[in-house]
Amino acid sequence: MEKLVVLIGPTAVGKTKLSIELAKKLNAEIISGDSMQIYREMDIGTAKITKKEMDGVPHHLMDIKNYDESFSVAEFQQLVRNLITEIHRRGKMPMIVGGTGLYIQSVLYEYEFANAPNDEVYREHLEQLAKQDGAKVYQMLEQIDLESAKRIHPNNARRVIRALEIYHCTNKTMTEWQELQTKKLCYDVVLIGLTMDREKLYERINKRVDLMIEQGLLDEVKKLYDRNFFGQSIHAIGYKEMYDYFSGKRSLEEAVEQLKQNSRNYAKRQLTWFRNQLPVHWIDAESTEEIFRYIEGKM
RNA sequence: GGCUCGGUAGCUCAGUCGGUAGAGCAAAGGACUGAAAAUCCUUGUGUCGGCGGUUCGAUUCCGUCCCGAGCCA
Repeated sequence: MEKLVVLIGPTAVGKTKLSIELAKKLNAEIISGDSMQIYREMDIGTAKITKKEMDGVPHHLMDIKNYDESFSVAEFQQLVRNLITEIHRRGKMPMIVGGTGLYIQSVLYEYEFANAPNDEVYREHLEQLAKQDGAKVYQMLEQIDLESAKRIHPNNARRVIRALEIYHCTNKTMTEWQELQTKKLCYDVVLIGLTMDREKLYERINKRVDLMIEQGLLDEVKKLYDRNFFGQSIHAIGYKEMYDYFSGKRSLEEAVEQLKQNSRNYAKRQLTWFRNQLPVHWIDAESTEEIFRYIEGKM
């Protein structure tokens, strides 16, 4: 099994800064494990590392898409698998740094995604239907895949629809696809989770949002807004709130408050995911010496 | 100093014609397999400002004190 270092943690906990020090010690190349930093022109709002901060450490999977392109876990998984092998071939250590739980999990485990990309037409059809009668769409799922229906909450239209879409595109149910998978790790992974006292983390988040505003978040988002763009990428925290400001739905002050709030809620969701989905070795984000010691012991 | 209105969950407030109370937001916990920074679920005990009085029983009525806002001096 190939060796792999993974550094995860909630937003604003300090992953980026630590990752550079770590990468140098391990002679590593960094792969961004983040669903939004893949977009070009979205730098401030996604707290993307700058060229200067990289300090010569190679980074991958940042700025690989235009703001109006879509992206998916399956694509991420494929790209990262290849990158890991490539980096090893160069005699260096691959290191994933990021906060998107599902993305990272799909790489670490043998997730075989159904061979069913989005079917926009079918999806839209179901979305319309769900708006009128959500229960009916859920019943459709119960009929074709009772197992999945049991796992998915009826109110979660998005996931109900995806499960139906998989069947529509492949003639196999989501349950059948998942049965093909093993639950085993694909890599010899060292998985560090950075933690921090919740209150402290929230303070850092609030401060970082203020900093983003100072750095020109408004201009960055305005560029997208002026292009009349409303796709996948602007669902990112930091963008949707500013859209509300530009469209007059909120005052600037309210939008900033909302942005802080959403960031805090997001951090909490991230922690829930990591805690319950991944075999994380948790270390306090400020105990850098402990982190180095732990990783070096594992190499 | 006098009068009026308020003091109920972390915040904004509702309510109990006397039988110890509930919404929104926040917060916490959880789910998650091609949008995941997305989407969705669960959770409400708090000296009802303090102290007395009336009452079988007071957060509710009465008295008094404290705090805040407004008006009058």
